[in-house]
Amino acid sequence: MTGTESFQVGIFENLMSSQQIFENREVLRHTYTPDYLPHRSEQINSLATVLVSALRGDTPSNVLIYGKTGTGKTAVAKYVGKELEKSGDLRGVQCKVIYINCEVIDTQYRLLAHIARHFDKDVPMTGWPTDQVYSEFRDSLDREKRVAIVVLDEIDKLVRKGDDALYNLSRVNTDLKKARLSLIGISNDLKFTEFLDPRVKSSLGEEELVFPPYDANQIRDILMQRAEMAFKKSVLEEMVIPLCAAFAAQEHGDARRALDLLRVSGEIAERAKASVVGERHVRQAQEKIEIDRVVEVVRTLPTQSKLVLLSVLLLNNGADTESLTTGEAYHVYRQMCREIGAEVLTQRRITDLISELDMLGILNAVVVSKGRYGRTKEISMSVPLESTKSALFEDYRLKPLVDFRAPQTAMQMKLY
DNA sequence: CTTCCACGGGAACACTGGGGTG
DNA sequence: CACCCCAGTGTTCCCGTGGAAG
Repeated sequence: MTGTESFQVGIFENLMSSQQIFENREVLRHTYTPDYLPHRSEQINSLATVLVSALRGDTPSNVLIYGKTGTGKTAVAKYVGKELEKSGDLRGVQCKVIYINCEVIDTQYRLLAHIARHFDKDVPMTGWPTDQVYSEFRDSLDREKRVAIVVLDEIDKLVRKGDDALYNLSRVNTDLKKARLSLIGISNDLKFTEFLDPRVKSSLGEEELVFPPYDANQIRDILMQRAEMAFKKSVLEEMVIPLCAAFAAQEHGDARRALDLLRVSGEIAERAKASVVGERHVRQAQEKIEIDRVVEVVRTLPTQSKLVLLSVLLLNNGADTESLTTGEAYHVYRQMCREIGAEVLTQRRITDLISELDMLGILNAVVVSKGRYGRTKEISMSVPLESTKSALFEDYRLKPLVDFRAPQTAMQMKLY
């Protein structure tokens, strides 16, 4: 009987120790904006200096913020915006900061509608002509005397589809009687203004701010600050934070990565019922994050892209060559479509899908000229094969292809 | 210099999901 | 209700082009 009893105690001990890692893990999520941003006081000051004129009732210059992912652009913009609204309230000046992520809201229509809705105008999701949305937006903004600041995060995503949106926004002030509008653009592409209408370019880039990547030491400081709040006392081995920082510094100083890494390390340690987070947990976390990312991306791919990816995968698994060409992939793709009764897209479209997969970092596609034998993309997988494969076969529409074999030689391929 | 193949830009088109109007 | 208008998205069609092997 004593044996069972000690087993019982063991259960509770385990449960207790698994509670012992986190104090508040929300602090490690990148949606969390801390009250203090280490190593960014310079940028905060510059941005505040530009925006302060809003408190005097003037129109602040438009600002463009550049910097790679995870360099604190969004955090700084949100932080300064919050502070500005606060001071505005104190002084009785109407300052409104609207944060928009252009990856989600990526067309002129949606952008204008979104802003209009912030000022309590009802604009339907779709259906109206754009000029009508524009005047709704303008009227709602101009109803009162105020300064509105629109933060356009990932503004480069907007340039492709809706650069007239930027044009209209940047000259809306000439149509306004009481209110004023200024823009803050956030981009991680330094060269995105090249594709911009020159008029927009000059008005948007009145002020420019560059966020350099963090180095390993700075990332360490950031992690320290957050870890303080996130973890219980002394559950982190000494190595953990420097290691996370080092990994993230390799990825061009991405603080977001570092925070994810730290959080996932903690979660892994917790699940393993360890009492402290150690180096091996960090290494496991590193691997897990990459696989999770790939699986998530693959899972949410449209069916056609999944088919394309699968054909590349199978050809690569055949493994007589490391890389393959678009033509080969297309043949296999066509066969598979026929097999499962899916619509067959043109090769033109498939090149686009392959490029998209390349952008997502799932494939590697390089254009090479093979002289006499023309020009093609050399494609190879750049993620773990097995996890990708199982993620693909989660889709019931691809299930019938589990036993599908790619033809190994060019001869067989010709016989389709 | 020619030749070859797919790349990739651009126009055109079809379709969707919504709104307003008579 | 039927009908047309609109933005947005995904696709096809057409075609000029790059660049090393032959």
